[in-house]
Amino acid sequence: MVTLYDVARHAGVSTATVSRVLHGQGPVRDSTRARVRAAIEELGYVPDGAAQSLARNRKDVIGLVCVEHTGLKPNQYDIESMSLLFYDEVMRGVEARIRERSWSLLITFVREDENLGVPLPEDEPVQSRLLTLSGKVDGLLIGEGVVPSPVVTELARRLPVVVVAGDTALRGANVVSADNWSGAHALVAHLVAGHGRRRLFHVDGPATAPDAQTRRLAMRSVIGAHPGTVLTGSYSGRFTVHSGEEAAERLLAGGGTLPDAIVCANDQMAIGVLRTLAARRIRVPEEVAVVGFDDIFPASLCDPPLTTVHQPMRKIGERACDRLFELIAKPALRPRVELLPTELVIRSSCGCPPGTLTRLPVAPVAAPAGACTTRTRAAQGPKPEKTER
Amino acid sequence: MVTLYDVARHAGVSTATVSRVLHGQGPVRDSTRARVRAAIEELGYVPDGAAQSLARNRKDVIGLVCVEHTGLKPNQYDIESMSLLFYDEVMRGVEARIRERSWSLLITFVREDENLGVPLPEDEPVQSRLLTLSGKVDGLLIGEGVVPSPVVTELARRLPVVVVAGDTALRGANVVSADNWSGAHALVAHLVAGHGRRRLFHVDGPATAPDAQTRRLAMRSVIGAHPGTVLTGSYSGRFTVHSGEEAAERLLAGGGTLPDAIVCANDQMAIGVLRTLAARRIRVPEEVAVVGFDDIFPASLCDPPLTTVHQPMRKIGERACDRLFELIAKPALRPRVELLPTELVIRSSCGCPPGTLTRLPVAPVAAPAGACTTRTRAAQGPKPEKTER
DNA sequence: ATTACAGTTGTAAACGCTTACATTCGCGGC
DNA sequence: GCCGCGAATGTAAGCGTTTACAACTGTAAT
Repeated sequence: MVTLYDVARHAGVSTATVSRVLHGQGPVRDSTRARVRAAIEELGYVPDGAAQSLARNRKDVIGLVCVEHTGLKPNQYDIESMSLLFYDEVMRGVEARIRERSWSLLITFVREDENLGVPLPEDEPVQSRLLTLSGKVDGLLIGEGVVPSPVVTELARRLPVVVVAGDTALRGANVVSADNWSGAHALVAHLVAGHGRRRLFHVDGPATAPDAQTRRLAMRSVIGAHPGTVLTGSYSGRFTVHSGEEAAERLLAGGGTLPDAIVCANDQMAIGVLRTLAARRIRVPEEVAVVGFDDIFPASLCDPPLTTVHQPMRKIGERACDRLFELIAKPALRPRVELLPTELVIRSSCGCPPGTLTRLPVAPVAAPAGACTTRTRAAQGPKPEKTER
Repeated sequence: MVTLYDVARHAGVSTATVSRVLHGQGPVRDSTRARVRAAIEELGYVPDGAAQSLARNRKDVIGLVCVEHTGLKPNQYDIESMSLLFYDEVMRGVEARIRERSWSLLITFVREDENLGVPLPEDEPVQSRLLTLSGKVDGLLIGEGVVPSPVVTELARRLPVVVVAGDTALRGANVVSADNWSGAHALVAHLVAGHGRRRLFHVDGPATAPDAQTRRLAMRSVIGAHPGTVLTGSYSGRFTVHSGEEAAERLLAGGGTLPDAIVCANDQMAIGVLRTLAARRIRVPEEVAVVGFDDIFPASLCDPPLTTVHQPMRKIGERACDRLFELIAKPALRPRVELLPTELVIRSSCGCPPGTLTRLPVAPVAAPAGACTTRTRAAQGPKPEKTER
């Protein structure tokens, strides 16, 4: 291994000078610089990252903790695994920012139980893995819901941490996420005000999932604001296609008239609903509209193409990274929650004519006082409410 | 920051003892161990990664260099971006292995020109970025085609390097890839021997893309082995959906009878072909069969579902990582090319009945003497051949 | 010649950890 | 009580950088 000393000896200068040439700082005579450059070139010297980190007390590395979904069939893509794209997009946003600074990105996946939102009972190893990780980085980006919040809090005491994507109720944490509230609000308003759909059925996520909760509350807010609009029922699913199918089956089994629209907490479940409806020859959107959330890739491919809400994942990654850099520079900064605007993606499952594709930026909607936005929830931390049936 | 010294002082022992407790090595009296553990706990000590790396002369980090496709519309998934999933799957395979050892994964993306296979004219920054990276890791995994081969060679002189996925002609490099030859062979044999398709049209990739080349040669080999089978023509595309559409338009514009089958060098182009054919009301597979390669997610969704060849990306990641660990342990190991078996995924675009879904492991097929497999190409390095029109 | 000073370069002390080696401890056998 | 010995612990020298500070150089003003 070629070290700084080798270069210094070879160029007939001191290590300090070599270091100065290497970083272009401090005054160095041109002739010396040239000599050092030549020596570096000749010996093929590359500085050792570990030694640099130690000496500078700064690693120029940030860590990203992602979810890894379990229970996916290996070697086989399906709609569920498509949701992984979210994290991959976030990762690309983060990486872009990091590259601009010539830092590096350390990635770790944490497995999540199929029962979305519930981490496996292996907190201990997760915690120790993340602690080890924290010794190798200057700051940490943590995907939503991957890590139990006490662990996040613990980590945040130790080094700058930003929680990425999804919606979170972590007290005093730095969070960058999509504006779920406004997105869901715009989506349901489009159904209600735009298409006159009055009788809504809700395919909800798990009661404990914070983003499902936000979306649910936004839907209720729209319903409340439009007299004559009612929630005919709801089903609490697990964010999977299968859950969506089951939800639709339950709904149909109940008999009675169909609702005007089925609002799903994510696209996977909306796709499940569409499948069941198609199997029963129920026409969408003529007999009932269906909408999702997230704008995963298959949403554009299903029949009819799904109206949904797009989350700016890449941008979330970028902003989270920016925020993390801020925190690394000034660790004393007060925690902040940052919500990025979503896009309403109108296709035709909502009742718009076939072929429609409109992408509407969603302006932030202030949650009415008392409503539970991310921000206020983070501050007040109320219990998740019981899902009605 | 809490250091080892702080812990030692707090526990009333030497740093050596703390280190021993930390790593469970060397004899330590139980009472001492307990005292040290308590001190660690109390102070919330986490070892500094940089210092450890420096002292151990080993970083426990490996680097992964991926392609980043450019020119994709931000905030919007499309079929092209789906191909990204390949790298993401590779990454997960790698990460799984790394985690087993409690190492870490450092990720870097390198942009690739839209003109697939041709890196942007920014070799210099790429090279310097990778050199810097090489100072931070113990070994490097490099995605195929991302990095100009001289740079790979240079890096490999410096530290263990494994080239991942795709097909490569790098001299003396360690490579882990899919067995493109056997996969393409099985696919075309299925068309020819299984369905009696005789007149084939080829939608090829760029002449310079090594995996396209391998697949092309495998196809020719099947044609050669089946008298009466002919290549009616070919088109050299750029691996994009658009290329596929164009290929089909050219084919149709030529007039004359349709071929029996259109063999595409990847799924994206096959999807493009399907679209154009659908627009012209040409029925697949009744009038012409269409097959792809890669088994990207949308392949299962298109109409008719695409018969194609699946590459074991996750496994490739795992094996590449294993190989890298071997090399790190024994840097003198001779370079080796390892080809992983593919799967023939039979759906219905080849002529099999609607609803078919058969996944057939492809046994390695020895390339006939003189044929250009990865291995021999790597050794002989012939020029890419001219694409016929 | 002397001095002052800016421009260069060298010296050596960190940085936080590991580990070879030296030292001490405790204990059984003499 | 002393010796010997293995077990437990301590000492201190690295690991490859950075960087504060000291030391030197050469130039121009005195």
